[in-house]
Amino acid sequence: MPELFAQVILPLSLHDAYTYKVPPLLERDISPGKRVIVQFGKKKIYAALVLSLSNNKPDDIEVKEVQQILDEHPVVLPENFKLWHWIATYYCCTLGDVFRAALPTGLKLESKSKVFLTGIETEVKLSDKEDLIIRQLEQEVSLLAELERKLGSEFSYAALKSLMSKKLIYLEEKVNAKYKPKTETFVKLHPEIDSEQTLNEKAESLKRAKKQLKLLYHFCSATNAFDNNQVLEISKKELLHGTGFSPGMVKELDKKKILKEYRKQVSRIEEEKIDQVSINLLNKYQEKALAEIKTEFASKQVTLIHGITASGKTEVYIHLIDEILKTGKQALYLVPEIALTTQIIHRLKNVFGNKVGIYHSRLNSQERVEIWEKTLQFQQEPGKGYQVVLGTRSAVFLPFSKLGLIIVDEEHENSFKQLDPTPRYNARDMAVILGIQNNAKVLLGSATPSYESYYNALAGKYGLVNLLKRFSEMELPEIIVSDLKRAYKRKEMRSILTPDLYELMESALEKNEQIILFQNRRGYSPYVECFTCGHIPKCSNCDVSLTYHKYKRRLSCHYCGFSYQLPDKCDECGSPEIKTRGFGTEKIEDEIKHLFRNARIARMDLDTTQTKDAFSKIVKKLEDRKTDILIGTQMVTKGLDFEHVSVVGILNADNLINFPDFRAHERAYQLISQVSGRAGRKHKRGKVVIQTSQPDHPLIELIQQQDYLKALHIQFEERKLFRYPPFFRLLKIVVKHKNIDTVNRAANVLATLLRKNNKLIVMGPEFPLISRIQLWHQKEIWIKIDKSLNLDLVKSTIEISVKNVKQQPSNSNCIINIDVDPY
DNA sequence: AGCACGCCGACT
DNA sequence: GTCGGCGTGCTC
Repeated sequence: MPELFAQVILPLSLHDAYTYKVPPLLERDISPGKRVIVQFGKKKIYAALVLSLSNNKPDDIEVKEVQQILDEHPVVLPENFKLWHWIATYYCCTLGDVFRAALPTGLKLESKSKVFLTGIETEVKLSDKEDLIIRQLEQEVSLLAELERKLGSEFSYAALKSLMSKKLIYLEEKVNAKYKPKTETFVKLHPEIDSEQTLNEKAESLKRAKKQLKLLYHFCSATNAFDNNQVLEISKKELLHGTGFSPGMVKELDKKKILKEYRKQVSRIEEEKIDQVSINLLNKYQEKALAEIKTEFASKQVTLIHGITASGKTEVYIHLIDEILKTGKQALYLVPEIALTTQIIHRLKNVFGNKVGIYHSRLNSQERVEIWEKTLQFQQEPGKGYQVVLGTRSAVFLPFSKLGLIIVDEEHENSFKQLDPTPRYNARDMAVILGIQNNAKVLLGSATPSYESYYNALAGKYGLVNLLKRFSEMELPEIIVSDLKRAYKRKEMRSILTPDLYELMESALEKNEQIILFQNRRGYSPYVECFTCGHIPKCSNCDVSLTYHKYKRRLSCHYCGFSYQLPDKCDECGSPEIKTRGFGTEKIEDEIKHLFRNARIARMDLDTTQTKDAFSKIVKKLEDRKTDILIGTQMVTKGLDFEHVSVVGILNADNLINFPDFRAHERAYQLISQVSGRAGRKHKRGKVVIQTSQPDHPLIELIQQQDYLKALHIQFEERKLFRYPPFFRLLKIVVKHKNIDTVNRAANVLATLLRKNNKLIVMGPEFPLISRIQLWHQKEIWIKIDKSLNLDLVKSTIEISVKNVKQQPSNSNCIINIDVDPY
């Protein structure tokens, strides 16, 4: 028998797979996709993932052995690795990085060093530091990291080593499994009771224990024992719930061999009892769109559906999913943020029942493992596993075996893009690749498609379907542009509201209609300023002014979390007059409360939605019409459908339009039309007021006309001229270091090196808008890449340059990140 | 990402 | 003369 070797991926940022020998005992059970325990380096132990097996012994390398196989079945299917490889090359990262991003934490293991006392006494005099370690260990601290933390500067590795050589302590690596299946106590009839007769006999014996007899009757009626000749079980919790029987009584019956208690593995995912409803019929426009999508799919792998808000896209998706499920294949439904889609979750569960899994970042790691495993299970037992998964961006990594359809809803949303850490992937783009690799159809949907996707549709690469009719005779809202400058000059402003918006709000409130106000800033005011000397408090770690939060009376940094009490006097000149500047949602709430004293007002931003249910509570209140005016940031723009909102106000469109970014116009258009979509109810046209000091800005005009295509074509001309996507590819390099001179030097060296490739258009290095975050200075280099160039080749030359710069001793501690297709 | 090895300055 | 700082490079 030739020897067997396994190539494994370690959960570390390493470029190559590492080879381990498979001991003969494990040869039978090992296979690609299973996790194995291996030692890496002197002592660290990891759960690595088997990528492949071979009989080739690597030359010149001493290989270690696989210690243990963790899984009975592969946790990653060999076909899933195709996507992993694509990510690693496309996004310039290692397979280890992909491994870390893909697997839920519960399936990743790492060893921790534990320190133990040997208990041997010694005569030798110990140093102070050694003594401190011993004394700390006597108090039961045994994790090495914990020991280091507790002792702080008093800790030294030398002392630790010396203690080890004196045989007073020893180290051990412990891997703790993060995922433990959850169990519950269940109760069934004792196996000796195999007929109604024996049951009656047993019941007879309980004559003197009336209460126990009652419990037995209760058990029988709860489980329908012997009704259909099945041995039935019930969870102890459920059996006793609301009965007044005590757990001890079940134990008593267990002792008497009448009932039997046992532990059983249960799911952590709440299995709701769902009343399954049949699928909704489509209206004629939806029907037409569905037919067109199918026609496009016949010749195209990917199709874009441009469907305006409230056009009923979701129902079209559901019909498509339904059809794919009937062919026995799986469907993946990607959404930008799960919190915003409770309506979709309910709809899917109603139609598809427990075939549906939900996967997102708010699940704890145990729950995530269960979703992972049930997705996997579909391959073995289609009846038990998930056939449909609704999830956020990380759901593209789930181990699908028979993917037939991928839907990316709100495909223009930037939350599909992972910013940090690497891999900085875009789940929408990955969905397209995943679809191609598995021959699954991909449907991208949006009311305001990203310009990249629309470009692909126009170029014929993607199919295109329009759904531009609103559901149930709803009209597009009327958009009113309101001139902030003029209103200020004429002194017509009512606090932060122009007369236009104020009057509309007033009349809406009179008619008991709801209002949404949008402002892109949270907190009370984005900065405060000393009235006397003009000093503006800044974050000491980041290059930003501190936002004032009134309810906490604190100044805080939105980038690093640094915060402190608002001072009474200016830090610079001691003047007591500190003025708040600008408006955040918190201040707007205050102002609106004063203007509309009888209105019920709610605020929705990061600060008011931090607790688990806060978000849905705010939504519920609005749905139940217990809120008249909702003030919010970005959050209010997405996925919320309210019937009684008749007025939407955008308090300041200027900071959207003037954002220094090539996508600013695209994004402003998207954002404003998304918020606008919240306005309008059956048979009544909603009104949107855009407050701006640049009412003549061409973009404002396009938004008012609600002409998506015209806006797109104007932007296309600019993007072509300035060589931006979708005409060129973009790649961003960020150089970071705590020392500003080092950043400057390294970034300049890198830019010079990159410019040697005269096919690349290298911009910068330049400081980004926020040039320092958490004490790290940063500079960016943007590279525009002609689409005709070989992308893999370009990327590898860029990677080589980056490596080169990193290796220069003077830049050694620089962090250099590559971001492909940045946002 | 660790962790060891190796080369330089502050101390008994 | 040593201890301990951190910079460099390897880990199957």
